[in-house]
Amino acid sequence: MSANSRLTIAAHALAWIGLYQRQGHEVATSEQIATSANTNPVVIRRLLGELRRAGLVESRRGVGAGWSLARELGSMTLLDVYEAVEPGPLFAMHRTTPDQGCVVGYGIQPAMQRIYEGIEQTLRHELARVTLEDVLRDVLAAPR
Amino acid sequence: MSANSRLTIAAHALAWIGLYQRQGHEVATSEQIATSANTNPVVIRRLLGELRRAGLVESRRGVGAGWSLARELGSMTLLDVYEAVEPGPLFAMHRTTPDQGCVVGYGIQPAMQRIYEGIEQTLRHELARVTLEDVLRDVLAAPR
DNA sequence: CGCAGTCGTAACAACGAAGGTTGCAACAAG
DNA sequence: CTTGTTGCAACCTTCGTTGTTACGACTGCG
Repeated sequence: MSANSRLTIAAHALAWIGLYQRQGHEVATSEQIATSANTNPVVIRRLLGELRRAGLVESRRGVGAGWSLARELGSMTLLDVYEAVEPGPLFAMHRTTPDQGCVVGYGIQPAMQRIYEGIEQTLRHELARVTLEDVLRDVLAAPR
Repeated sequence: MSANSRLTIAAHALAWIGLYQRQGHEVATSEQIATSANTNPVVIRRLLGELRRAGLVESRRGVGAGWSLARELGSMTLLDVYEAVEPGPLFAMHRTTPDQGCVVGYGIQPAMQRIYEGIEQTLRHELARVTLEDVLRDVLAAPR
């Protein structure tokens, strides 16, 4: 599976903004977050843009601009972040339609679809159990 | 997430071989399976090769060669197939190490690692609940 | 022994997703 | 007006997956 770090980076950015705000700052810049995540500011802006569309963060422009949380970390779950940054389903069907004249080719897609939906539902349930507040607490609990 | 159809195709192939054997045939060829899945025989051989390494199928060479199940479909779960064909973890960490001088950069990876491990464990548990026998039953239950 | 059918596998192209980079317009505070 | 930042488009690179061709290895059969 093409391992995808979008959820990780998004959680990193949210935790960073949350901590920075608790230290008394109004907004965080994509530059600062990019430095912490060791990546490019544009990558962060792209990702935060998706989180903004999902209502998790807000951005200000102009001088002294930057990003702030739109909600408390405790009210944001990894599921919110996952849905904001991951478009497609976890498992895909065949890229080309299987042979509909074959019994297996005909029945396999509805069968797998049903199974996959159940599994994704469970995954969502698990993601919803973890808030970004939990993530930040875990981050700060790391031994130095 | 780069949607991945490997698990789907592998389940398709196993169900096909299983059904074919129940119809009295000894072995199935990659050509036949590829026709049903509407793909290339080499793709099927590659995938079945991984399933062979995992002990799920066997292959014979020479004239009248082909593939057969190494176990009953009822004793194979989607987890067995998943582990045979999906190498990496579901979610990835940062591609480059985050800033270790930053509190968040330092603590984020262990924190997310722990969370992801729990989620993958749940995913495995769900996959282990479905046998290939279940899949084949669902496939044959499709209305025509 | 030779033929034919099939697997085993390497090599390469095609494709798409994701990340990285550059450039620049839009915006707003001072 | 200047400055710092977002918003966004365009493009490249990298990587994983799939598709395709080619060919050697193997084995049952005549």
